[in-house]
Amino acid sequence: MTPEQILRDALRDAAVALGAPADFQPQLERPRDPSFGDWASNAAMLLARHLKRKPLEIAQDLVTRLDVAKAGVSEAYVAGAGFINFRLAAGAEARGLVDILAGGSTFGRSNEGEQRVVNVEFVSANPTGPLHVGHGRQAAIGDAISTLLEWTGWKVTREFYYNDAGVQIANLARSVQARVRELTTGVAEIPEGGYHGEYIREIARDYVAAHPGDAAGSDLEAIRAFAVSALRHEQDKDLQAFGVKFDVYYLESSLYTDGKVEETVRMLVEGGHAFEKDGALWLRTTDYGDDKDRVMRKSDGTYTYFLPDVAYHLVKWRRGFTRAINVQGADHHSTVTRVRAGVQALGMGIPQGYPEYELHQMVTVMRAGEEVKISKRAGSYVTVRDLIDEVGRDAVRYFLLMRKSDSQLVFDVDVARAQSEENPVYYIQMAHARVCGIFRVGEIDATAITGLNVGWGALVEDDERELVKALLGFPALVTAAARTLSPHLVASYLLETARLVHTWYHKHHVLGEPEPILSARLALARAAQLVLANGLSILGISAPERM
RNA sequence: GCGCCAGUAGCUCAGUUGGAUAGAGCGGCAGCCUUCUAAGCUGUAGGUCGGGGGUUCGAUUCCCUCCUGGCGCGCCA
Repeated sequence: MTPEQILRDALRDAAVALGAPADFQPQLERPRDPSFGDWASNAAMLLARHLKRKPLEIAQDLVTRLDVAKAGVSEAYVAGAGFINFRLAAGAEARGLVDILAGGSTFGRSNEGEQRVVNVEFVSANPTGPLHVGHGRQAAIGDAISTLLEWTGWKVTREFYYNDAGVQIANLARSVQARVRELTTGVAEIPEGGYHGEYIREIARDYVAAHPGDAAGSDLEAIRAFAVSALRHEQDKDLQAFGVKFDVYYLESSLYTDGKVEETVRMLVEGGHAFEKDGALWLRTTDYGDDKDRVMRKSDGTYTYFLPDVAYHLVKWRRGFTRAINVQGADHHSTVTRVRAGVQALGMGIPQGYPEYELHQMVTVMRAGEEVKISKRAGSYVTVRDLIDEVGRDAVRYFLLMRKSDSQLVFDVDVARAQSEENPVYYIQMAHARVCGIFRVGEIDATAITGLNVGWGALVEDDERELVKALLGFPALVTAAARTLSPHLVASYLLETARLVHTWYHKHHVLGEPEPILSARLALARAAQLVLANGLSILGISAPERM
């Protein structure tokens, strides 16, 4: 048992003896300020109301009844409004480092998901242009969430949904067609709602080169297929440069060719949730909390985007994904209610919160002190590729992950580039590299360190005890981040842990120290190396051994 | 007008079921390299946690209200 578990049990027993409910669960936390001890509990405050006594008195009674010698407690005392603080003897917690050393690259993993399956859909950009920085945020978040779920025992399928059907694709095809004709006529008539980017011109040139018989651009279907293929290829290259891999690419068009859309309509109509009005077919989404009903088949016979979305999630469910997470931009938040409504209306007993949505706020790109307007149609935006080329994959990943999804993100390209030597990701990587340097210079095989014969009591410095606590907290951090789908917690944790590593490294030497300090510090260095590398890998960031 | 998200140091942002003296990076100031990487460390300055109410032993955290910003409110996606 860890000291934490022993303390919790002892607190519960003492509290029950004082009259607390038998199911009382005392909470232990790491005090922000190390001067408040290694562990602290607010149990007395929580019991104050139930016992109708002052927190301070209860705390005092609890302390006198506690049997915590087993946990290595050197001191237990009451402080503040009724906190009980525990200070542990040197080495009492450091003993736990053997778990890190034994766990190695798997330390921090758990099996909370019990190998259940989950589908994580992200990026899902229309193949109408290169991936911009907003897609980059989705890629970074989606990939990190997927990894977090894998670390906590879920079987994850990373999925990319291609909206390769519908109005936007038609606009794309006609835009390319216009550029093809421009090559011979010199006049470009970009259609209403069309795309103006320079890449459209390039696709047009490539199309003509590949289809010399259609210099007039009369075969719109061929142009469409060519353009979609070209852009998918470009997006694949962007994702490859970013280091993101998908297990499944699902094509919206297949929902039509496989009859899934028709089947979905049939199910909704038969379920009695659809009605005709103004020549269109509507779904009564107000039955499921929407503020107005939604059209699913327009009066011209085509479908609105949301019907294939419902069909898609029907397919996801049937594929066995009892859990599905969609990572999308906040500009899609109106779809949440209606897609869920559609899924509910299918009457298949799919849970109400299906699918889950992880919406992230918008990314603003600053360049030269001015906001870069992101507009694919106007052809002005910053692509994922641009950012990777300018500041590197690791820095882009970290910057896009360091903020919680709910925060708007300002990505200042100039700052990211100019400060690339002093930004957080390098700080974290440097901490890892410095620790690696110890083993390299000392010519020590770090992988052979087990900690089994280490005298942990040698780790007496405050700096190393703080580091030990942080490292041991990694598994709980991973679990919390996975539960709340919050990769930014990992980013914050790594920054704080790197700070502790740098401080410790700077103040206390390892090589050349006498035993038992040498062995204990080598074990601590190895543990730090493993935790930093594991945390970085969750975010998809490399952990270089030297910089 | 309605809905969702946010407002914390000069800037960009963390803050884990409500906890003790609210933190980090960058920027500012003052220091530290014959010792495992100075891409580092130490110290210091900088805050009415948007304003105002409420809930309680205790509120940056929960509730109400107002202000400001972003996003959405389509037979677009």
